[in-house]
Amino acid sequence: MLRLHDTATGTVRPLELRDPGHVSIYACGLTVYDLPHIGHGRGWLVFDVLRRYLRFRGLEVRYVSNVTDIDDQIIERAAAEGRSESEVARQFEDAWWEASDALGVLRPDDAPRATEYVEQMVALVAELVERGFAYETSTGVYLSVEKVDGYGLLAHQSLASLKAGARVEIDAEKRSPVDFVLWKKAKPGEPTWESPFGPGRPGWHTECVVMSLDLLGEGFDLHGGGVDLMFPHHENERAQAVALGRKFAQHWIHYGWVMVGADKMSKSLHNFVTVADQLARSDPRAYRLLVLRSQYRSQIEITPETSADAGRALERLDGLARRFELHQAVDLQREALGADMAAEVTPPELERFVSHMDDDLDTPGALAGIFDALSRAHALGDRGKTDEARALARSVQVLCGVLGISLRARDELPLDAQSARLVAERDDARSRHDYARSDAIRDRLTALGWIVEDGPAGTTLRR
RNA sequence: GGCGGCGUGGCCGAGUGGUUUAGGCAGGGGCCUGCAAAGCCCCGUACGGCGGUUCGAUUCCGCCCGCCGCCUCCA
Repeated sequence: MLRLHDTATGTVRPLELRDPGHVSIYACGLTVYDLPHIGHGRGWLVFDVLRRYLRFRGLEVRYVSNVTDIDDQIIERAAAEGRSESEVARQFEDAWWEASDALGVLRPDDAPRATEYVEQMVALVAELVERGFAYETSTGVYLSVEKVDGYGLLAHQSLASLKAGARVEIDAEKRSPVDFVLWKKAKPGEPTWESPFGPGRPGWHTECVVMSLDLLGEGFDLHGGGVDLMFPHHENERAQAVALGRKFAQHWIHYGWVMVGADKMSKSLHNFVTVADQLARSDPRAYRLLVLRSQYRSQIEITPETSADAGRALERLDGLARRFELHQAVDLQREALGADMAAEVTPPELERFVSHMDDDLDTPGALAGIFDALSRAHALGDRGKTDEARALARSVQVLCGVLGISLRARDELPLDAQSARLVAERDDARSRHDYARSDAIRDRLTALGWIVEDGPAGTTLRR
């Protein structure tokens, strides 16, 4: 059984399922007002691997991730660029999907947009007011946090210390500085929806409660996002559910930041690298490998150097696929690997992989096992134990597939006429033991950007 | 001020009270190869500092130093 760190308890504990065999997951998505960066990418990869692994373990997964398509940042950008909010949101939502697809991330089963749920959000806010948990001011409707049992569960702080530390601007109308907005009353020029509290728009924290409960139902299994969402976003989502008397997420997962030097990557520091930038300089699989080489909760740094490092490690994985001609690709496109694939993994390697993954998604440990198997496959191959070697190599391929990395047995690059001719000439020279000529041709091929290797079948080229 | 995390060999990054090593990348030696490349084998004897607990601590406790995050929109 998968054991995961749970932010609510601060411990690693089994992920208990509401319905045996079925896992329901909600991950907070993005506010679509700018290009996604590699910090967002890390988050997608973490959840992607979680989903793939659960599938591999024979569970049915329902994964929901929302699109926040109305919020302050979108309004600001639209105003600055003289466009409509929906235009801005649509542009960056498209960019989000493009980046996520490029990373090989499976699309969510549902990706609800906030604007499609406003009616339900209004109803939820009205219910909170009716139940006495929310109150209206001249600027909006607020949740009275002091009335909520256990507020501060995820922040791991008492209400008193949260109040003491509150740095929010003083709003005399709010009953407590910690109270948060559920409904923002309309300001001139902003998009608005009708509500019993007047025209306005929903607060950020309300959409995720409404959408997660609507799509996954009460008491769904797992809710997560980046560490920053722990507080206040997730705390506030939970507060609303508690106030409504509804069972909310049973387990909370939060992943660590991507750092740039000593600082976290963020929009305000202007130090972010977009997913597109990253993919321009490294294989998406190398980026994935780099992310998975660290535990999901730790902070990581992604630099050109560490990307190149991961690229070389990836090259070794592909090298295994080349040697053992692992052409039977694993389909990572739309389908995660199912449990049936476990049968293709040799038992010791499967056991080692599972024990690491079950231990709070210890992908570094899982990868250590994979690379260990890789070395042994080569060693067995060197000793002529072809069948055993192939079985191990296939195990490596399948387990990489579970992590969303597909190995390449050969480069897709077609040989141009000139290179093909040089290969033929070189093989001819070598067969005649004309090594001066064969080396000269190798130099020419190298100059053309090829990596030249001699194998049983003669000269082979790759990039 | 409150809460939390981290400091491991050249770099990245796991882990553990002592007996066998995480793993990757880079580096050195060897094997293989016409020479290479790829691959295999071997190697560095690492755990921020000071105390304490212990027969024994990198691994537990305390203190100190350094770094980071959250407490505000943020993945």
